[in-house]
Amino acid sequence: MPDERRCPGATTVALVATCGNRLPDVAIGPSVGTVTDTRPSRSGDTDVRRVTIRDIADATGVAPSTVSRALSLPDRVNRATQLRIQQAARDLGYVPNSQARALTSGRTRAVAVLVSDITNPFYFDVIRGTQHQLAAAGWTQLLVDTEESGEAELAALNAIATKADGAVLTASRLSDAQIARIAQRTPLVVVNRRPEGVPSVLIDTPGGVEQAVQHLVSLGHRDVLYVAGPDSSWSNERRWRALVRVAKRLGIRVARVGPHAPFVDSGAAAADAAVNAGATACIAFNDLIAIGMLARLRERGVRVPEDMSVVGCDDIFGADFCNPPLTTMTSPIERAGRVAIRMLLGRLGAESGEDPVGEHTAGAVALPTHLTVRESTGPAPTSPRRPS
Amino acid sequence: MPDERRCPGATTVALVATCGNRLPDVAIGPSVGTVTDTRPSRSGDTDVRRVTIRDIADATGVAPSTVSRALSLPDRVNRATQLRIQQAARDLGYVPNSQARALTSGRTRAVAVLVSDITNPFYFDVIRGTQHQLAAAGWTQLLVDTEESGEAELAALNAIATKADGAVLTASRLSDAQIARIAQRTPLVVVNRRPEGVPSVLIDTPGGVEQAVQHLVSLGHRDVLYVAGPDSSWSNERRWRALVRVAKRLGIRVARVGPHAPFVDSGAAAADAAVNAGATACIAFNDLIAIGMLARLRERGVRVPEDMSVVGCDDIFGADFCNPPLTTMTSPIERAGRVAIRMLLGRLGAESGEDPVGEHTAGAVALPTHLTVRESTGPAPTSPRRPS
DNA sequence: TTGAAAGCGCTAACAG
DNA sequence: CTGTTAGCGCTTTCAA
Repeated sequence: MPDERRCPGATTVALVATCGNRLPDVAIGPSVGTVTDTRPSRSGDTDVRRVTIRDIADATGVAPSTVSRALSLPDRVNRATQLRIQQAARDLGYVPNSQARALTSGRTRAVAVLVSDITNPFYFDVIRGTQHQLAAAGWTQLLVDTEESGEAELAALNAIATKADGAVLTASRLSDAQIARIAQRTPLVVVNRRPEGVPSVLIDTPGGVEQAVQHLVSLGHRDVLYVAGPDSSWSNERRWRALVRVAKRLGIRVARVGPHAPFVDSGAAAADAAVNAGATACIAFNDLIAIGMLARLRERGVRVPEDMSVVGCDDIFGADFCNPPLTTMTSPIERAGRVAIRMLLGRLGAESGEDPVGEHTAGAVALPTHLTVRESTGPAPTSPRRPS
Repeated sequence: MPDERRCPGATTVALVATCGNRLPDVAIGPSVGTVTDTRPSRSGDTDVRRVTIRDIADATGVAPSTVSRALSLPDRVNRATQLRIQQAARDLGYVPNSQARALTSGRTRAVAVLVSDITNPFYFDVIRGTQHQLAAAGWTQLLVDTEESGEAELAALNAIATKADGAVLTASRLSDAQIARIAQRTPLVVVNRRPEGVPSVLIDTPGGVEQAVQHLVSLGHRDVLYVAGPDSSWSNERRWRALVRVAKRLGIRVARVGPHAPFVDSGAAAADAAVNAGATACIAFNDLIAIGMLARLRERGVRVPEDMSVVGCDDIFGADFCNPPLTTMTSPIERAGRVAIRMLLGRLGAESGEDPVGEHTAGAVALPTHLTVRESTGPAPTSPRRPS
C-alpha cells in the first residue's frame, strides 16, 4: 500500500543543477573518474574514491589550492599551469563536489523557486522559464512545493537558507510585511506580488481583464460575472479590482461568485453558481476553473458560447484543446520565470545574460498579457466541413 | 531578451527536501536561529551566523560530538543529556547543515529522479508520486531533466553522484548494458525498462493495449493503426509488439505509422498519416499525440469517433476534457513513482513505510493498466439535453 | 556514556 | 603567481 503519512511542515524542494560557467559539475569523459586509494583511509583497505583536487595536485605537482584556483578562477593562475591542471582534471574525470564548495565558500550557486502546487500546469511554465534561465547561467534550481501553505513556505525558506543563495516566490501566501522582512536576509524576487522594496515580476492580467471585458462587450454582453479564485491569492483580488474598474468605465454590471479552489474540479460548483446567478458571460480566475466549468456546463446542457461565454486566465496547457477551446488571457508565464531569475541573479552579482534596463532595481517589472480569443466566447463555431 | 544560450551537456536537476525522520532540516520556531558571533571570524567584525552544533554544545556544556550524537543517534546518548540537548537545539532554532552532513557521512538522504522532459504531463504524475513517497520517508528528491538525451542522462548520473544516494530512471535513453553497468556503482531503479539485474517498475501498457484492441473489435473494427512514438522509447516498441501479438490472436490487421515525437504538436502529422493510411481506428503511443490528432482530424473534417476511433495512452491531464474526451489506457503513473521510490529506499536500507512482498528484489514489479472508455472511440455521444 | 581529535573536499587568507 | 595554513559544519573513529 502506498505510504501516505505526512510530516508536519513537510515541504518539497527541487533543485536544478546544470553545467556551470566555471567548471561544470559534470565529468568530461563517459564516466566519473575514480581513484584507487593509496593514502591511508579510515577503513584501512584500499577502496575507490572519487577524484579530488588533491589527486589533480599530486598528478600535476602543484598545491591543491592552485588546482582550486585553476579551476575556479583561471585568471589568477599562470596560463601554462592552468592548462596543465585543466587537462589533468579532464583526464582524471574530476567532478567538483558542490557540497564541499558550498561549505567553504558559503555560496551555493543555487536558487530556490517556491510554487504553491507543483501539479498546477501554470507552474510548469514558470518552472521551465526559471530552469532555462538558471541553466544558461550555470546555476542550480531548488524547487519547493509549498502546498498552498504559508507555514510550509516559511519553513522552506528557513530550510533552504544554506542550500540556496536566493529565492523566487511565485505564489506567496505570506503577507507583504513578512516577505519584506525575509527579503532583508535572503535575496528575494517575487512574482505577482508587490511588497515594498522587494523586486517583483508582475504579469499584467489586469490589462488582460480589460481586453476581455471589451471583447465581451463587443459581443453584446452588458453583465459580467467574476468567478473568483482563492481568497489568499493576491492575483485574484487584483483581477477582481481591475474588472470592477473597467466595468465602471464601460458602464456594465459586474458580479462575483466564489471563492473557488484553483482546480479543474472546482469548476463544477463554479458553473452551477454562474448558472444560478443568471450569468451569460463570465471571467474565471484561471483556466483550470474555466475548463472545469466548460465540462459542467455541457453536462447541464448550457451551451458555450451560445448560452454562456467563458473567459479563462493564463492560457495553460489544455486551454487550446478543451471543448470548446477557451478564450483566455495569455500570460507570458515562462518569460516571467526567466525575468525573475535574471533579476535575482543580477542582485546576486552573477552574470545572467544580457541585462535589460531597469530589471536590476528593486522595482517591479510588468509583463503584458493579451487576450486569445477562441470558441468559448466567440460566435458559434462553423459546423465541421466534410472530409477533403 | 531572454537568454537562450545552452551549455553543452546541461542537465536539470531538482531536489525535493522534506522534513527528516531524524531531525528535520527545518527550524521548529517561526524562523531560523542565528547567533551573533563572539568567536573570532575571518572578517573580524561580529556578524550573525546560523546556529551550529557547537553553539548547542556551548549552551549545554557538552562536546560537539555529543550534540551530534544526541541529534542523529539519540540512543547512543544518556537519556537526560539527550533531552537537554534537543531542547537547546529547539530553543536556539538549530537547523542542520545538510551539506556538511553529506560531506562527512557520505550519505545525502537524497534520490535523483530522471525524466526526459519536465514539461510532459506524464512526468508530473510520476514526480508527484516520487515526491510524496520521499517526503514521507524524510528524503530529498533531485529532479533531473535529461531533455531526451542519453548523453545528458549520463552526465547527470555522474554529476549527482555526490548529491544523491541513488536514482530512479523514468525514461532512460541508455542501453540495457549501460544501465546495468551504472547500477553496479549507483543504486538504481528503472521505470518502464527491464535491464538484467536492475530492479524495475513496469506499467503494464501491453495489458492495456489488449483491452484497447478488444474494445475496438467490439466496436466492429478489423484494422488498427499504431501511431508510433519515438524510436528511442522502450515503451513504444513494447506497445507495438503487444499490439501485433493480440492482433494476431484476434485475427485483425495492424499497421504502423511514425515515429512521432511525444508532443501535442506531433499529432497533426500523425493524423494526416493516419488518414492517408485509410485508418478507421488507431492507437497512439501517448495521449499528447492522440490529443494533437483530435485537433487535426477536426480541422480536416474527419469526425471522431464516427469516421475514426482514437485511443491514447497514459490518461494524462487533459485526456478527459479534450474534444472529444479521449479513450485511453489509464496508467497508475503516480503509483509507479511511489513504488519506484520504495524499492530504491529499500535497497538503500532506509525505512520507507510498509514493505510490500517482493518489491525489494532485483526483479520487476508490473502495475496494471486499464482502459478508460470515453467518446473518442465510443458510439456517437448523445446530443446535449436542454438546460434543466 | 562522553570527549578529543581527525578529516570529508574545498576555498580563502596570508605569506612568500 | 603559488604554497601554506586554517577552517566551513558535521560525523566518526578512538580513548578515556
